[in-house]
Amino acid sequence: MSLLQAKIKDVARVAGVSVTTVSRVLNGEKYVKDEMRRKVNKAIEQLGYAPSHIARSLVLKKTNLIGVIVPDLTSSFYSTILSSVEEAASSNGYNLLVCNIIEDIDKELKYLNVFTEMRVEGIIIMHEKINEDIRAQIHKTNIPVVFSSVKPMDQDFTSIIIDDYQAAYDATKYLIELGHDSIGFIGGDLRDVTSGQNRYSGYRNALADHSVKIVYENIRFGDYKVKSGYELMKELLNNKQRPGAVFVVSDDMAIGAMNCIWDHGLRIPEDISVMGFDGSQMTELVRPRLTSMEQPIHHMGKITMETLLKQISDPEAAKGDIILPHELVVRESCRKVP
Amino acid sequence: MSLLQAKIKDVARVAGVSVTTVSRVLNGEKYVKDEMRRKVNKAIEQLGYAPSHIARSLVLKKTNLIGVIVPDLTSSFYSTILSSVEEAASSNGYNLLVCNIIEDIDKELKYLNVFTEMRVEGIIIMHEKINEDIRAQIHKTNIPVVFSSVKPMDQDFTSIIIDDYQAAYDATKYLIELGHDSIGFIGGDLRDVTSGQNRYSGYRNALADHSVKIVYENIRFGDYKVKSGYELMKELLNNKQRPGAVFVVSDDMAIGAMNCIWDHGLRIPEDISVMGFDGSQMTELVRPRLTSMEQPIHHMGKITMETLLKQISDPEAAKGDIILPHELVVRESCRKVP
DNA sequence: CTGAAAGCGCTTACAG
DNA sequence: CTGAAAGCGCTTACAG
Repeated sequence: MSLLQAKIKDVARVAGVSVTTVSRVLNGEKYVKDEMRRKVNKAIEQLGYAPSHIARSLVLKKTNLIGVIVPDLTSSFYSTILSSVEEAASSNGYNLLVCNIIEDIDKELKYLNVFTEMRVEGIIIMHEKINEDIRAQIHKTNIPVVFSSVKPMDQDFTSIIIDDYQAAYDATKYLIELGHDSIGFIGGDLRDVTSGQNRYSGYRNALADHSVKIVYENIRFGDYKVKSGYELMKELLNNKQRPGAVFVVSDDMAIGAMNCIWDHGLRIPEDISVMGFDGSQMTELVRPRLTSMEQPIHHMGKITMETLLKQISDPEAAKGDIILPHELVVRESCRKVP
Repeated sequence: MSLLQAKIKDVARVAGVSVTTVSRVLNGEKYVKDEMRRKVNKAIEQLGYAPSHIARSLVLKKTNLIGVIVPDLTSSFYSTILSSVEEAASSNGYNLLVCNIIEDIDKELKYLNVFTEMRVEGIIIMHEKINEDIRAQIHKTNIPVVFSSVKPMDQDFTSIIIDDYQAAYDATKYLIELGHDSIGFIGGDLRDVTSGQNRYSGYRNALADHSVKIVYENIRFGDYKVKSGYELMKELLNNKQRPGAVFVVSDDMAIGAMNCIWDHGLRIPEDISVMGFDGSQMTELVRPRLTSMEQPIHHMGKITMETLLKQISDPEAAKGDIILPHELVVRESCRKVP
């Protein structure tokens, strides 16, 4: 309970041994006489000594730190992945330094720099809007980086993702099989490869392969958030020929769309079917429950962490992407056309 | 782009100056000749040098690290506070070490220990289920601790909270003024002082002060999560005399309750009015929108961080709690009784 | 304005 | 089995 933290030297003095010996019992080495060990442990207890991770990191050149860059902590999608990352980190003896960047490139650059100064052993990034500065910064530091749930346009980075093209294709196909012939689309940012381009291609090709006419008037692109889903759905509702179903590329946007439909006095799925994407916890909380093409988000963080740890321990490890399975979870928001 | 990180010595060698000088330009000291400064900066650039925060921490005895213990990262309530904490930390040059403890005392104890080994300068905790071990551990380390949104039963800790008693009182009073005379209650854990006991007392006293009969049959206690709100609401619906309104002590539980009501074919607010608590983003996402007694959660993290920083810079700083204002936000889930 | 040297709190060959 | 000493990568009096 002293104001000054005890240090290893103090423990050595109190125990009447050398600091080398204290260090040995701290690190659980075998060749220490039981009596010494006892004396040391007593001194540790007595002084309330906790070894300095800082000093240890310096000599061991090992920080046990992982830097995580999250686009938006308040989003249930990212926080679910983060939670899974944290669990895997913790059980592997790693600690998380987390940074929340609300589309603030400068902050991201700053943090990437902090991460390298802190000598984090690895970095996890959860967004794909990587510009040249960021890319250069990442390549400059030699720290392993793994992207979770996204894939930026650069062959060098490894990503943990699903097959977004196929997932979008399957989701659209499901709506077609339900009998829908007018399927709107609320997509992501077309500058995003995975969540923007790939999902859009999947949607279009599914329509084409099943000879369903593509109506560009019923296609919009948003920013994955609730509000944009709401606004874009409003535009679709104002169209002359309103779609009978809409495939929305994130659950958050889908919920925005559902609310917009509700606020217009229409019913889901009777008037319009809504298909989401992601598998966020929100799918079960809204009414009707949201049918969604799900990513394994509870699993993704763990895989991400494990992949990163593999690269940390073996820099030569294969750097290919890991493609996780997607799954259509049918709930209540899509109806079969009679 | 070398595999080995450059160190200050390398920079000194390349620049042809002493490490002292390099250190000086790194720290922006004035008394360095411009030419030296230029040479040093050039060497830094050339080597891609990033100073080691580890080594620096060791000599400066300053880590710029804050440890944060979150009960559940996937909860929008906590992640909103965390997001606000992160912003305040970042803008003050601090970094966050975050730990997610899903009611796992051992993990919390472990992390508290990691935090002290890491020499974090302060700790933020967002739950009030502090047992003796945790309490002892906190008191043992001499690190400033601030509780956010909760107050454990211990005078020594400082908390950033609202007046939970008054907030619950006001919420209940609002329902009474709307004309309700049968108001159910879904509370928190009575072992929790703030969110359990205080809110319950506020509810009861508001009823008593306005001569509304308290019906124990319509009172339940849950764990703040969606599911428990759902299950407890189901019990209330099965009662002989169903309440006309229900005050639910967290928005998550309130949403569970709303879903239960919906699933039973009843309407909100026509059949039952629902009042939430917290001000989570969910309030705006459900239909009807949830009227809620709100905590300033977007602000709370910032205040928490600032209070903590104050205690870090001045250990003698006053340690009293900070009581933030609560606010009733009327939306659509409570109706006026005709 | 500049640099040699000591020290931050640990670990680890090396010698005994 | 144990300890003295060097070293991890920095900063900072101190001397010049």
